[in-house]
Amino acid sequence: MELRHLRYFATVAELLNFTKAAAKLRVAQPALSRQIHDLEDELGVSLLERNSRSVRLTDAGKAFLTDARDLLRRADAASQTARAFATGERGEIRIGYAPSLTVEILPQALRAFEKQCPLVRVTLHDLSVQEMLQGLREGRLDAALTIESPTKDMRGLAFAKLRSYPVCVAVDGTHPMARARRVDLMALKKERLIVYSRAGYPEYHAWLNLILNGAIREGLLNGEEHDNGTSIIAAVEASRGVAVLPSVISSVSGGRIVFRDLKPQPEPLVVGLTYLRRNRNPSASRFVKTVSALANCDVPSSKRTP
Amino acid sequence: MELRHLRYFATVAELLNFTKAAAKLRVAQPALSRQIHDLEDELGVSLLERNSRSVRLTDAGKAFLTDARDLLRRADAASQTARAFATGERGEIRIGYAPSLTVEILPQALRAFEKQCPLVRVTLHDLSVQEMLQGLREGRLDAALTIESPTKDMRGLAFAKLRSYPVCVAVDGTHPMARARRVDLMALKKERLIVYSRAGYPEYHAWLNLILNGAIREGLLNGEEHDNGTSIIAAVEASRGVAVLPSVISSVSGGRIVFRDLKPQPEPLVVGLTYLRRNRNPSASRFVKTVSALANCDVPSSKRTP
DNA sequence: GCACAGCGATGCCTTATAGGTATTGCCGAG
DNA sequence: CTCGGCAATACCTATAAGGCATCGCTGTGC
Repeated sequence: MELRHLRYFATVAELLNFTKAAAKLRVAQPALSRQIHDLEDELGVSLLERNSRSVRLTDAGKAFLTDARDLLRRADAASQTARAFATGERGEIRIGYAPSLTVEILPQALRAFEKQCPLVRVTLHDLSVQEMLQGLREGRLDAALTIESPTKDMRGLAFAKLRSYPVCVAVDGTHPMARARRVDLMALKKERLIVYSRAGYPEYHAWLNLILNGAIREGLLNGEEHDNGTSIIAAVEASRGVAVLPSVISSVSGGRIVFRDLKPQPEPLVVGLTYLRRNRNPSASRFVKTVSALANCDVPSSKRTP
Repeated sequence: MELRHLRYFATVAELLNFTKAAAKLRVAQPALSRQIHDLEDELGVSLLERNSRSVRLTDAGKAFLTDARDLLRRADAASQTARAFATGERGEIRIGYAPSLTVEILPQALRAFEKQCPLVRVTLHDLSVQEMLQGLREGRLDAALTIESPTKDMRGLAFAKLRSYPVCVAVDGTHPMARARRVDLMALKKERLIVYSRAGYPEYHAWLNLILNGAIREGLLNGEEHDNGTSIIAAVEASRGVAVLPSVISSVSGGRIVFRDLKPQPEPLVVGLTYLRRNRNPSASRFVKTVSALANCDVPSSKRTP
């Protein structure tokens, strides 16, 4: 039994006339007669009662017609579904992200993509920069929302800039620096610094080092290491020291600590989308396209404390 | 797209090896390769990723595999269902029956058939003998549970005897006849007779006439006509007269009236199954076969009042 | 590093079968 | 009783499924 048999049978059953059904199916009437006959033969069941004047469905034919129509509908749906996967309209993507740095862009990205491709399942993975690049290369990730890291090897990968945030110093409200509008960069060298742990965030240290002219590597700074943003904020709030952070972090600190611009201002920190240049997951391509488009629509970036 | 493509694809997807799948499908490997390629071509979708070392499903392939398996299962089920209709295992039958006369045999017949063919839908039609014969001939009925009527034209029809009931006189408990064990047939001619209406039950009148030697036609009997058994029983109970009825009616009179044998005993009344000799409804043939088998298993026929 | 083994793809031919043409045969309506 | 409409039959053609031989790629093992 082939779908052709079902298509032919359904048409004959609908029109109850072989000649007209043959015309509709664009085949000759004898060809149609034979296919129907073959079908009945294979099933061992008479589906149509025909005397040269009229064609009628048998009880078995009525039951089979229902099933045949259902099958044809489902076959059609199946190929539609397959096509949807090929176009990326349906599918699954795995996105890596850096939690604190993407508080602003991640929800926007997800909302925009959900609107564009509601049938694509998205799974999020909270990873380090290193893990994301590796995950992309090894096919475990389709894209990653993270900072731009010019030091890393980006062969085969592309980066689309989405947001850039000025680098600030975060202090608790009672700290002397909270009174100034801008804080001298070099003044930081005298402060106790709260930093991300060297083991988990090597690129943070490299970046901080760059800003402070090698102050950390030279061991001029003492301070404490934390392995996540929340705990750094808590430490600053507890006046255990000051932290050098991009302004976007103020979104998650909820006003409990104060962000002040630095002078001279270091290069701003860039957050964007990293992805494989040639990715064969069509849903991923749609994600990249949709999210890249968010670079322009710059919503009011962050409620930096005044 | 044909079911063949789905069968081939499902097999390759299962074994993830064209050569082995081809062997399982009893075709040559190149033939299989080409069919899969044709399928992908028609869908415009790559379903399998193959490099001469391994075969893997794409996301579209995974989705399509689910659908394909479902379709194949359903196609199989559809042909099974069609076959079930052809064998009569599934189907629909329309059964005519005479209400009072079949109180005993109808439930038995339905129970036995339900056990045999639980998937066949049975519709019951309360009809007169005349309507049943006509219904059978015109294809509106598949079988009828009714009395044997040798006077009727039975060409093309068959009758299977199931039960026979002695003819009795029904009287209320206070009637003089209730005291005798047996009642003289000719004594009835002096009684007021409660009978079925001549219009609705012509064969009852013919039969009664036969038993009483033309007494009714000769106008020797006065009485009243009713158009259903329940109302005859009520009339007898109210001492409006006596009725000549088969003993099976005592099952529905619930002991409120008394049944007495007649002497000499008339021919018993035969209840059975009438059906078309050549009926193309397989479920009907099963019904006839199952119900005919009930002729032997003679359960205690009726609780005639002692 | 090279030969080998395993496997899918390709090219070409064969065969099966779907499809087409001409015609017959059946049946109901006029 | 003929005619018209329709499905079935017979026979041929064309298409496509299937088979065979072979190629080419790739990971493995010496």
